[in-house]
Amino acid sequence: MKNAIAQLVQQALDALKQDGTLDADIVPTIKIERTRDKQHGDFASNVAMMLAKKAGCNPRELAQKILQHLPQSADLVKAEIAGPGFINFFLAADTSQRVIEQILAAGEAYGRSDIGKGKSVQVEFVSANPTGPLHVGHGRGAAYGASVADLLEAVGFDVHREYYVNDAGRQMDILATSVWLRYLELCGEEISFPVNAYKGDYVWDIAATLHRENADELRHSRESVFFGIPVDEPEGGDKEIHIDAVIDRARALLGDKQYRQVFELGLNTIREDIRRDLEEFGIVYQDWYSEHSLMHSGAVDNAIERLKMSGHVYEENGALWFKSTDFGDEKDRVIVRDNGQTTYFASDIAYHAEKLERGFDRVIDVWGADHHGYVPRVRAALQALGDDDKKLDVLLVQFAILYRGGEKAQMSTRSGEFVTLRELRHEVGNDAARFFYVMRKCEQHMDFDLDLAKSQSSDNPVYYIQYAHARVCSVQRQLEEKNLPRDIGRGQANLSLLTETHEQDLLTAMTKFPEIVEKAAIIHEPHQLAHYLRELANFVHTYYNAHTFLVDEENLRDARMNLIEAARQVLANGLRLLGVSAPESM
RNA sequence: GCCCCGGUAGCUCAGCAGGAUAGAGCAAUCGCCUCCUAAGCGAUAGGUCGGACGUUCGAAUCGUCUCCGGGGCGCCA
Repeated sequence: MKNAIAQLVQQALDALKQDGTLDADIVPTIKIERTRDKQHGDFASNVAMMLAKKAGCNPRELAQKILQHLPQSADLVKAEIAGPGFINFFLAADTSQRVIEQILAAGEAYGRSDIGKGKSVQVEFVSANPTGPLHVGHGRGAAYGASVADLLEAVGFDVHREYYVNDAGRQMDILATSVWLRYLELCGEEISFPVNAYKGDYVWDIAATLHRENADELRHSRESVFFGIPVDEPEGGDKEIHIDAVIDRARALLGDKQYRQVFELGLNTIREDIRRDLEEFGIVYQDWYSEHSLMHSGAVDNAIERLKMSGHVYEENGALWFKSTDFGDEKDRVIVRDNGQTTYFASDIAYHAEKLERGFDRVIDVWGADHHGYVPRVRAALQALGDDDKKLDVLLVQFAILYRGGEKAQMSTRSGEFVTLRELRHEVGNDAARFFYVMRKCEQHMDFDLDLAKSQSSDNPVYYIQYAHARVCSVQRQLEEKNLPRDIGRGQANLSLLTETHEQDLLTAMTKFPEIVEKAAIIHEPHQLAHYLRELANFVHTYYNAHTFLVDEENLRDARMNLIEAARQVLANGLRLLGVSAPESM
């Protein structure tokens, strides 16, 4: 409808160019907007104010001339000048009533569009280290990334969801070592567990599996493990040096094969656990991309070689540095350490270069806001490699800070004191969790009040929206129970009976849905959809309270049934995009 | 010190690709179930949009400065 009105305005402007009121070389961008206030009609344009200066007359005069040249249209009942020079457009009642037909015909497809048609986009999100179960902080990136991906798909993009598995770094060695030490304890060894090792219960579980499958085969005495190892923090040592030494010892005692066995048991167990967790949360990935596979395939070395060729690499203090300051980064970054190991950053350069090589038109990374300093160096690397870093969007999600009983709750994977995403899902339900996470724009710090989220109170708007959906379903059940006939065609033929203010409000709200989906997708803001659904649900509840749907008059009843069925469909489609279910009864 | 995010009603937040009188939920007060689920609806009350300057016909929205709060600045990942 926006486009249709814009075309009418365009024709009027062309006419004004013909008669010399406007210079022929003016190419205005015609903006048609939804009005905020019903008194201002349905749509408004500010072209007259934008062009008044160039036309050499005041905005209202120009608006008047535009109106004189505006072609007739069956969609519009009137167009008028208002305020400082706005042109307000009033839709004919049957124009908005027609949306019911569109919705009933399109069903689940209503709201979808093809503005992204033929374009592929990769969305990488969560990508938490597989060193433990996902916690509540990861949940926000998960819900947000999933909704962004689903929205993009809804507007026609070919979407590829990907999880980058950091299965190659030091943290994974710490995990493997933690598992092994717990295993030794299960074998009966008395171990002083390192401060820096992973302490969660899940480590015990993995160790138990290891012990079940291998009995004491991987056992070494406490003395042989800790002999000559620098002391840990509680004894006045350095916890980092201590854990690194224990890792080296584990490797030496177990040998490559056995160490790898422990390592992979830990990795696979946790990665599968995360995969299941997210799947239960309604999130399915097309690919779980392994960092280790990047290194194994030579992609990392290859990327480093290409960087060298580009001339933006130098050696210093035995390490290899990427001169990212050439591209605006605040300092240069190490890509190969003095011990010969490549850094995480080196892997990430290779990974991002590889993403672009795969041919995606757009690449989206959803990261925690604590990684924001990381963005310039990744862009720098892509530029150095001659790749187009403009294809990359990095969306930073601020932390969700947990509150319990009014107090900040601490989270740390290593200390094992955290609330897992799974716990949260089980306590508040997947629907509430998904909705709650995307209710606020991602740059907003989020206070996640666990008590509030756990209490299934009406404070949580997800119930409000779901209830609107369930209410419509309930009316439909009532219709059947009362053996009232339902004739969709008769309803369609009598839409003109829907003249109540509440009905018009609901119709207008439903026509906005495709615009909301499009906007939310393009600017990556699912919260806009969340707010819209709340508003739509409000119109449904208000209408429900103000009017009876199951009236005796058949024509009106069928028209109203069609209207609320359309509203139900829009609610369901919107909730689906946010990963929230649309229950038929509550 | 540098960088990112936030500062809008008592509380939690929308609005910010400039537009008309700044909106919602919660909390408060008052109403509405012999009637399709009251997990609902209606009404009242509540604001110098942190502050200053600038750009503009027009600024909560854009720019600069400043104050306050949160976070980030590793040869960790």
